Amino acid sequence: MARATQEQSEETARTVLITAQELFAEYGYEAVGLEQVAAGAGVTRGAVYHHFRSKKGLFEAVLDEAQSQVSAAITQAAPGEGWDAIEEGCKAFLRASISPGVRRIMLVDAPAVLGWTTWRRSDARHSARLLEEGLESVIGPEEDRSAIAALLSGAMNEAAMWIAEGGDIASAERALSQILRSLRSP
Amino acid sequence: MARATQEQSEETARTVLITAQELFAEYGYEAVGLEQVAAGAGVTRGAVYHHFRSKKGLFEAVLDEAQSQVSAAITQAAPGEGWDAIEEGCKAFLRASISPGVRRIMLVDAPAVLGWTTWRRSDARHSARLLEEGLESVIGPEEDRSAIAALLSGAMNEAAMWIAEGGDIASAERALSQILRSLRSP
DNA sequence: CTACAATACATACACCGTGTATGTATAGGC
DNA sequence: GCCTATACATACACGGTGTATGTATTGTAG
Repeated sequence: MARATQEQSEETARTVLITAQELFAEYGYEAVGLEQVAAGAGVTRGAVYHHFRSKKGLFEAVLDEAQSQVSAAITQAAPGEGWDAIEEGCKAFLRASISPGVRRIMLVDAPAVLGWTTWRRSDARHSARLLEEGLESVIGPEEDRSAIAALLSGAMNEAAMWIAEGGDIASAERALSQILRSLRSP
Repeated sequence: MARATQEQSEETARTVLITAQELFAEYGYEAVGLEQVAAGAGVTRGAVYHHFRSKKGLFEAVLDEAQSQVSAAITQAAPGEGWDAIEEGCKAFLRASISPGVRRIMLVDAPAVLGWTTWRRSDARHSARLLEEGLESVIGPEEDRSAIAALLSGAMNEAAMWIAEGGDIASAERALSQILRSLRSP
């Protein structure tokens, strides 16, 4: 296998990935051509297709990157367990999801580009997993746990977009606290 | 103006619209070409472009149709006011949104195709408006009302997809009731 | 150290889908 | 009964994805 070149290669792939994340985040998936991505990364489309199977493949990698950034922010802000950790985690999710590099990719384009099921599976490996695990540690294996997690997850996603489009973050956090209260004391 | 032909023309436009709704709903916006739509409607792409400005324009019309179906179902199922009406309205939203002719168009593709802001504006003329008005009639002009409506709306959308992909509708409705309880008695 | 094979890209090309320009027939007002 | 506008069909231009091919360089085996 290659050695010195391998690092070079990985760096190229990384550059393409970051460039794509920026462009997808700003203009949306369909409005961005791979020519733009390649040019922005200082390569040609050939390199892009070499590292990523297709435009969708590139997007999947970008999504994974964005979701990793978000879930990292969550675990850092709310490492513990219990209801307070969940609430803090949700708030961290909001703050992280507002980031322009994440928002549109993760919350708007991903479901449409990859399909809702694939998107959800991908989410289940990141922030949605944290939410479900947090809930399980608090309310146990209640039968409606998955449904509750789904509703909460949807509420969080919409809240993030709502904030990003001009909504007040403090107001959203208060609304979130209020909703969580009903789950804390059934 | 034309008379007999005008009706003919409107029927053609309607046929194209319905065909597009079926195809978009089943295969998704980007996977459907206007050639398919035209063929399914028994016309050529020329007719499609005559009645609708562009593929996006056609999609906007389809979305409006789908949202009208949903909001009609809501107002029929929950015509009154008060918390019970809101809860019934939400449940009606779930049942209506699960419909295969609505689901993907309204909940998955619309934000990506039209952009989140446009999508939200469109939603604000249909089910989201009903939700906001219902909330206003119950909790008054509380400052967090918009945030609460956003969270609830997101929760409902996600719940609909969750159900459509195999989740239990009764479970989702219980989770919804639980969340609404926190808002009923602050 | 040399020949070979695989990797990392660039270049060139085919295909499909959107959008637009143009053509044509019919309908309804004057 | 002419004339214009409407309702569509046909034809074409363009952009973007994907794929096939070319090429240089690197790591490796003999």
